[in-house]
Amino acid sequence: MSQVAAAPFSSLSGRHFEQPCPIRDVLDRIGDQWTFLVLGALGGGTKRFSELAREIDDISRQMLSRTLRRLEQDGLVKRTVFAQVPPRVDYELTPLGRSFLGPLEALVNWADENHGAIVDARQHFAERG
Amino acid sequence: MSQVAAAPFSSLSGRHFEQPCPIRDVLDRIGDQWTFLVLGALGGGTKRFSELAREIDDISRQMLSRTLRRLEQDGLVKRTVFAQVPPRVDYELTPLGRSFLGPLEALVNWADENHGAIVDARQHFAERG
DNA sequence: CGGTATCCTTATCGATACTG
DNA sequence: CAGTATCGATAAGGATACCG
Repeated sequence: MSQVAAAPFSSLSGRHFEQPCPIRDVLDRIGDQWTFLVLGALGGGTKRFSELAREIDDISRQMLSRTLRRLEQDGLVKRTVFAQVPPRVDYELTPLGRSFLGPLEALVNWADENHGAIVDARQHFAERG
Repeated sequence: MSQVAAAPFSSLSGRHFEQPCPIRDVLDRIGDQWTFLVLGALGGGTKRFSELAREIDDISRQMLSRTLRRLEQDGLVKRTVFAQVPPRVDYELTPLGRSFLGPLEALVNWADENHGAIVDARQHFAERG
């Protein structure tokens, strides 16, 4: 029997499909600097625009707006506008969005546990040239 | 005490630290188009440069080279050069790299399971404007 | 308060050509 | 085979100003 360990992607090829394999499409979205952080923030519950801006701190309003809009389009975030003055807009995860919190936390936990090792590896690599 | 639901990130703020929180540093690396795919490919076992290029298919040699170099620096990938003609170079995951396969597969599985829902959501959003 | 429009700078990435 | 160097196109992202 051949003991070829299967890669986690059935196919990594992107050239031969109009719609790339799911992981590529998803990576296109969460691969930017902010999407992951916004989803993580919303994992803590419904938040207003300004609350998100304050929590993520160094995100520009421009990018926060774009990121939220895209997440809304993808069905991960629900946007609710209240007819008030001053305006109030709430953002919350949809069920689809909440289902993403599992993989997200797996990655966050890995980062917390292994960040030190990565920093060490970089240091080690730099010292040897 | 207040019952604020904790976000998965202790702090999302990037402004106040020289070294950002671990998840930011990790996202900086895997956030590009290729790192995740290369790690996934190497999850299938040790591979040569040209094998990786063939498997990922639409990656340029330039980007494959850069991605591998960075993963090597971060201690996720081990590079082995054989003194042969023609040259042979093997790439394999280190224990640190293999430990990343868990979070990676969690994300890949989520993408496989929910990609359809995302596509539907986009379609739905586009139809309504 | 919650955005959007515009401009501009920078970083990313691909193509190509070349090397050991 | 396994890269690296150089160049150029493109897009991501930040700053700013303005609007409902």
